[in-house]
Amino acid sequence: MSKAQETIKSIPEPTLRRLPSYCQVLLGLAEQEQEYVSCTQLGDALHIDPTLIRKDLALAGATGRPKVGYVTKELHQQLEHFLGWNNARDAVLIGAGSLGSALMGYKAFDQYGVNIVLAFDHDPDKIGKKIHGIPVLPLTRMPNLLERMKVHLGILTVPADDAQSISELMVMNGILAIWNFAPIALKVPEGIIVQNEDLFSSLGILSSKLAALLKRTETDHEEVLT
Amino acid sequence: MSKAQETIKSIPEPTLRRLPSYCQVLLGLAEQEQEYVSCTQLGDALHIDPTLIRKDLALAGATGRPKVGYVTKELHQQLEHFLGWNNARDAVLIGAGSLGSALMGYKAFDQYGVNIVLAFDHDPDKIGKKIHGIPVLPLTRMPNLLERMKVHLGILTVPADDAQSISELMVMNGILAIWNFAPIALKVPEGIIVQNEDLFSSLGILSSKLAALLKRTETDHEEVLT
DNA sequence: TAGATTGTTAATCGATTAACAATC
DNA sequence: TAGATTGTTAATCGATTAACAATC
Repeated sequence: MSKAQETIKSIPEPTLRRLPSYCQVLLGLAEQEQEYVSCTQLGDALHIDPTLIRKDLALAGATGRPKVGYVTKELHQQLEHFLGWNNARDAVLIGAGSLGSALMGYKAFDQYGVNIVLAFDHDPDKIGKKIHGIPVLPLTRMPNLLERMKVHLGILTVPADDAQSISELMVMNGILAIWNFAPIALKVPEGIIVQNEDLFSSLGILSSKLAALLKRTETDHEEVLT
Repeated sequence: MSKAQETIKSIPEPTLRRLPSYCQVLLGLAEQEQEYVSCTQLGDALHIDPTLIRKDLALAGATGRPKVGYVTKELHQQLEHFLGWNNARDAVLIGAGSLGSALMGYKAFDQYGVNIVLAFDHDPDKIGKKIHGIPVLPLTRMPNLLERMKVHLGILTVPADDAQSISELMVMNGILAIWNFAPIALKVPEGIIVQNEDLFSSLGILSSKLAALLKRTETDHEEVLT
């Protein structure tokens, strides 16, 4: 193992997941020209324990001053830099269906460090057209283009059945990180990063909480009746 | 506090988050007419520790037989029932932009216990039209309709700036659970369920992992040179 | 100075993993 | 029977929260 690999501190995933929301709030405060910000203030805005925020910020390498707090603009820039969002990374999107198109239309994306340069699909109706300004090309042209463009980030928005085989194609052509919107667990070679964005996992929480809530109110009504 | 409230076991969120993926795999296996399934098999498919799956299933009330495993179909139905996905719940969607439209087009949705019956927007170009078969109405008609239709689940896909005020409108009209796609922390009255679906939080993990990976390879190259 | 806030160490909490008996 | 698998209890691990000294 190289020295570099040894020394990389692995930041906990929950922390990485929270950093973007700090960025968001900080940007707003910076625009309002608020010079300093405290963890208490961030915590109020996001409903997160201030101590936790302080730890997160420390992990991202930011430092503040006792009593004063953090310099808003500076902190925002530090976090952006830490996430690598200061200069957007090129990405390709595979699967220009409704979800894929929606993502291509997300204008704020480049603000979050992602710049979708190309889309691929095998639907002849879509190939050759542009969606939200992004050209849609046939999957067959992927090998040639990815190599030439040195793109390492791929957004996968194809149906579940196609996801595995297409992910293999992506990896073969130099993609190192896959943002996977298909609701299946991809099998990828070691070292390849997969981030699953499974909408339905959220629905698991939401449905069962709502069911419990409704059941509770029902039972309460029954009790009133007896 | 009512007896019902006391006795409700609170299932850990990570478990609730995993149940949908079990459902998905089980449905596939059931279609392949596989009669029995073991936690080992589920774990292989999803890259999850079998013991953890066994615990999750137990929490959802499912039981299996030693050496044999679980009855595939039965287990699938139990989980579906536990999540309340056996008969789809009516929902409304607010914000028929690109993301909202994409969600309306998701055909598999009713399979996950959600049935979008109406959409609201204030864009005159969209009002009165149907998107993927779902009528889009003006926001002003929300109060009247929600009450009459007894809908308790709302999907919020409006821009961040509108999200707070619209969520208040939703709550005022009987919405009990909000699936929030706007990247802000909503302030809601106690008892209202909010499930945030913040795409950018995933990007936090992905970006920093990819950045670390690329940095590592760079450094390795440098070392080769020295 | 007094008080708010950072930075850090210790305590708690909860989820995952390991161990193992029960069982088909 | 032997071996695989469930069900459950104990051990581990890691994240969050609490406590508190340092500091502007």
